[in-house]
Amino acid sequence: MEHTRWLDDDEQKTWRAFLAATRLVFDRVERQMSQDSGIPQAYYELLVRLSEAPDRTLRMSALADTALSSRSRLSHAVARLEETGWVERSACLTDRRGSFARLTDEGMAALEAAAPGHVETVRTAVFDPLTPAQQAALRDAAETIVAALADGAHPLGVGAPEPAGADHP
Amino acid sequence: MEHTRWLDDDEQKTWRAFLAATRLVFDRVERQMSQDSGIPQAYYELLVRLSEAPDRTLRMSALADTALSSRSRLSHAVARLEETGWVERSACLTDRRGSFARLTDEGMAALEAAAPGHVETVRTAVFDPLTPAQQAALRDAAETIVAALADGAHPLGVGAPEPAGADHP
DNA sequence: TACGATTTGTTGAGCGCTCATCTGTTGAGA
DNA sequence: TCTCAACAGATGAGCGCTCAACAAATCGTA
Repeated sequence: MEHTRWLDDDEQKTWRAFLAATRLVFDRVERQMSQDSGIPQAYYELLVRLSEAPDRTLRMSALADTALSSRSRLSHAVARLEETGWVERSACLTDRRGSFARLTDEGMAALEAAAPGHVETVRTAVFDPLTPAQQAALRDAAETIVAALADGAHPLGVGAPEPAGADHP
Repeated sequence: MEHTRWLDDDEQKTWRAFLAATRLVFDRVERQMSQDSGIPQAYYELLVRLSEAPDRTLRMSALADTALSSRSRLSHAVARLEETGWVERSACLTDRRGSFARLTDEGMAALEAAAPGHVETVRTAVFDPLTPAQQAALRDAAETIVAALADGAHPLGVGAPEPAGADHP
């Protein structure tokens, strides 16, 4: 790295506003979730993804990918969710390394019970304050960032293997 | 709550894009920070706030407020930062409940060492992908959300005390 | 002055996440 | 076929955060 491309004043303010907004939103969502339904936000998202999958079942790796979760995180999370009876694991017959995660009826019920409060919180925290134009702009910016970062260039869970001797050729 | 104001399809996509973008950005920032400088992102922010304060010193409560941190979180964090020698605590003479946190020279040095890599990561993750117009729109949306949520209606750390018998009068 | 309420900050248990490491499986090339 | 890299997933230690509870000081009010 030659010299630092510091943030100018506008960029600084943008970054700090982004930091503050995300912290406020997620703190609030997290608090509401664990208070009202005992489901941490991160687990809720897993339940949602499973509920949308055919047969409410997904390979662990597929679930990790769609939820943008590291494999380790997912493994711990599903272990916990299995203890509570909301998710079941089963072996994959065609690939004996793999396993499936399936949302149980109890899990589906918990999800349905938690959904209204969660949606209401998200709505009051994010959508009620923003005009439709601001919502569209936020989505646009978010999707642009996702497109730039989600290309697998920096996979989750493990850093990209370093090409030997690639620096300072 | 009468009936749930579910998210429509556009809102759903906005929320999920927001979730994905923030997760990707913060995962990346967090990873870069702890790998390259050993400072977790949350602690880095505390160091920044202290570095900007007069005499690099702030009351704990003031630091908690500017960093949008709960008192408990801050207390744990400063205890940790004190162990590493980056922050010092001292008693407040005029209010013997309070205490000051001060960024030490070592802390300032660690901050300055970590800053370039952090800024570069933020820039590549957020600013490089976005056009100036998108950056402005993101800032606008974020500031609107902050204005709506930061009014202290839901203080951090402890839920607002419930007005007795206020529901279903 | 006296006393309850509020504010400030700390502490410990519990939990989720990361990182490093491990086992077992699959698949591509010699 | 044999080998070895890549893949799928699990596991345990370490750490930061939340929550609840606590101690101490200050404020407000009678």
